[in-house]
Amino acid sequence: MPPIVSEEYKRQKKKEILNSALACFAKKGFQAATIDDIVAHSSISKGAIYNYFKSKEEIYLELMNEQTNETNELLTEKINSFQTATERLLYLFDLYISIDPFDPDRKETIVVHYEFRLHSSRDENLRLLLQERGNRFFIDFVTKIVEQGVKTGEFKKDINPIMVANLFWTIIDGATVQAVLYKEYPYQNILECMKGMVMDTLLETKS
Amino acid sequence: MPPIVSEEYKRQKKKEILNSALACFAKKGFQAATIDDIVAHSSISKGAIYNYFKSKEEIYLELMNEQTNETNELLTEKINSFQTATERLLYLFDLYISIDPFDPDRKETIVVHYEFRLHSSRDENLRLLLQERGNRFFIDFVTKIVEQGVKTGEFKKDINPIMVANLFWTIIDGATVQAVLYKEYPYQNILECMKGMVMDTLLETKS
Amino acid sequence: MPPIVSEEYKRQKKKEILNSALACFAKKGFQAATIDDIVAHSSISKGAIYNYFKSKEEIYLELMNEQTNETNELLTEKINSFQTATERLLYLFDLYISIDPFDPDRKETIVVHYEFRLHSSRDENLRLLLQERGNRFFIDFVTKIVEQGVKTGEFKKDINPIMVANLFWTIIDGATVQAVLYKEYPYQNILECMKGMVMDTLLETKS
Amino acid sequence: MPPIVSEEYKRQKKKEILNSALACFAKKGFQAATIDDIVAHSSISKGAIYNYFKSKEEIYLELMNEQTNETNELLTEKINSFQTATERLLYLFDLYISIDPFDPDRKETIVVHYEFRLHSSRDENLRLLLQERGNRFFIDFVTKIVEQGVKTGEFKKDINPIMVANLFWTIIDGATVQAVLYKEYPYQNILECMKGMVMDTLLETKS
DNA sequence: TATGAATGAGTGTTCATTCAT
DNA sequence: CATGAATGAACACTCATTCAT
Repeated sequence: MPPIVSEEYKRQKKKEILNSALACFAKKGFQAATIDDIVAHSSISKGAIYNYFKSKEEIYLELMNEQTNETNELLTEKINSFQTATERLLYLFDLYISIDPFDPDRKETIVVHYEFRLHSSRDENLRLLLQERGNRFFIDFVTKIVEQGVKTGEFKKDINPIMVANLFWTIIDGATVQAVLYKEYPYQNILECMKGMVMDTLLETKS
Repeated sequence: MPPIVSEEYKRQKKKEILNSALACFAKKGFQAATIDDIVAHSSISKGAIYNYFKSKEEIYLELMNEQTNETNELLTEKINSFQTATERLLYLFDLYISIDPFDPDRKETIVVHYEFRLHSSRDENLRLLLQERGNRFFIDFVTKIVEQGVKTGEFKKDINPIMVANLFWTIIDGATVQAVLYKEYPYQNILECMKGMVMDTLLETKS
Repeated sequence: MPPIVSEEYKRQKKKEILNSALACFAKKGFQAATIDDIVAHSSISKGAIYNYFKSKEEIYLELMNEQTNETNELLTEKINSFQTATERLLYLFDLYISIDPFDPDRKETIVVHYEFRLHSSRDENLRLLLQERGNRFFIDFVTKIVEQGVKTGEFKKDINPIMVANLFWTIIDGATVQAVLYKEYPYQNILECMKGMVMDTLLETKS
Repeated sequence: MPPIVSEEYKRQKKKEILNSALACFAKKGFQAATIDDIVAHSSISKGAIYNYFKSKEEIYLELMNEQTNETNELLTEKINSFQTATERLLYLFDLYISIDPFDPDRKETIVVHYEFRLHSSRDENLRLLLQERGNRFFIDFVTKIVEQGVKTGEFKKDINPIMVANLFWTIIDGATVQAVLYKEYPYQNILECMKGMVMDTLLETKS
């Protein structure tokens, strides 16, 4: 029996389910959100949801995977429109500075995201998967930019690109977590300040 | 007839329950860990647990509260043995540098801790409580040290103490989260590096 | 696609649950009867029961509500086939005389019914609900008949209809309770006797 | 080892427990009231309570037994100060008329009492016990008075004493139950009215 | 006897998952 | 494929009863 509905239809349906699931997980957390919540939010029947995903866990996983992909794409998409390592790094900083982590919806999404990452620390398979497609990717991504900067002479010779990459993500994660937990956190200011410090460290200072 | 068991006995029992609960929450997360898990781990009967705590939630809260208190004490305890702001700030950095976030038990505890903080973002009352006893305390703590440094002339005059405090905790949180999620994260190195950058920024540079 | 099962099916299922619940409550009392008892008696799964009722309490309430409705209907149904107040009042007496409170099933139902009414005395909301749909209805019902009898001259002019109505239900409740608790209670005789006394009091005696 | 405390002490302690138990059962009902409620109300320890009663059920039974005894005594106590059957019957009516079933404490006690009687209908042994010491006693008590009245010629010759006795308790139970469940119930009026009707029926009417 | 901490079977309720229609 | 009723294994929590002190 050949497929009755188009692949496009299925992809669309899956997307709808994932969107509703994200909204529900964001509002209540993965464990507390129920399949019925997703049914109510999406107006897709319980049976239908189980036609597309084999468990609640799978929805969660696919959702997080999707989010990672989107972030990956977001990062890579525009980076090539910048030529120098300096521009590229500044672009990355500004990208995160431009995010408003205090926006309620954004905030909830961030919380789910970090909950997921913490959750993954309890499941070795999951952790390795995330490491591969998450942490490693992000570290590599910045590492390459810094390596480029060192090679082109934009950045100091004795810079350790990997260390800078880790520094970058430490700052981003730290600032994001703080912002989500602490209303008065000066997110933009801190990132600007960090940006300054990091760039100062990287750039050859003229004497 | 005086109490059947001493206050000390009760405190001990409570502590046992909290320890087991922490182990269980660490292993599975708050939601997934069951009271029966705690029973199995502690060899204390279910009824007994409910004699000491009125709900699973209360165990969680008390556990986190205890952890916050301990951290508060840890920070304040030795700080007065240092006189200058510089020494004090270095002590704080070194305190966190000396922690091994890769130690399995420590790691699990850290995960529970961050999960709790994320969880609190969905409960306004809890969030306010944590803000008061957590975030605010930590920010104030570092702010005061920096203010002292500015006043004594150790640090530059144009330093914004609140911003530095936020910077400090951004770095600590960022590094801790990374370490917990990413095995190859160079925790110590990053903190040393950050320590250098922050101190450089604060200290009057000799010309 | 229309509903998976018909409304009729659902109504039937609800009825089954209520029937089993009544049997269980009758046998053990509301508090002592467990949801598992109802599951065992009805062969309907626990989950299914909770699809139709949101709590054990709700089953109880709906059961009692249903019983009240049925009694209300029973009373009102045939009353209009009688014209005079005398006939109507006699019909009411005879209706209750014709009930056999010693029949085991009937007896159990009566016990649950009175337990529910007593139970309601501890819950103000429930008490008011019952007052409205129960006591008040029954009192009014008889009051109107007696008022009619007074107006048409069937009954003495100085009769207080409300008092007679209360008298009527006092007798019915008293006899029902006695019958349920005391095997040798001469239910029919007592009601016949009461009927005589009440009618004598109401009717104009010829001199 | 001879008893360390006097019998009197024990009796007193038991009484205290029973009093607290009655208060608790009255407020919440037998099933809902917990041993801890009784502990809190009586300030007697849980262990001590179990020294005097072997179960919650036993407390209930003894309480109800005690109540029955007290009622029995109340009825028999003053009855002999009246000579004629008429006076005695009037005394009984007036005794119940003088009770205020709307008084909150009294009301709660009445509710427990009827709950107990209904509860007993599910336990054959209990039912028989109550029948013997309760229903039968009360019926006999009134029957004898009426028999006396018939013998002395105070009452009509064709009166059936047993029927009158049942009539009497039907009225008392009916009025009490109504009063407890229905705030606007004209308890005193109804009993006065019933008293009149019953006495009219019993007494030789002068032509 | 008095105490109250400990016990654990039992309770109402939830919810991920299945499957007949 | 879609539906949502059915399932039942869990789960948090209660409470009568026991027993070491």
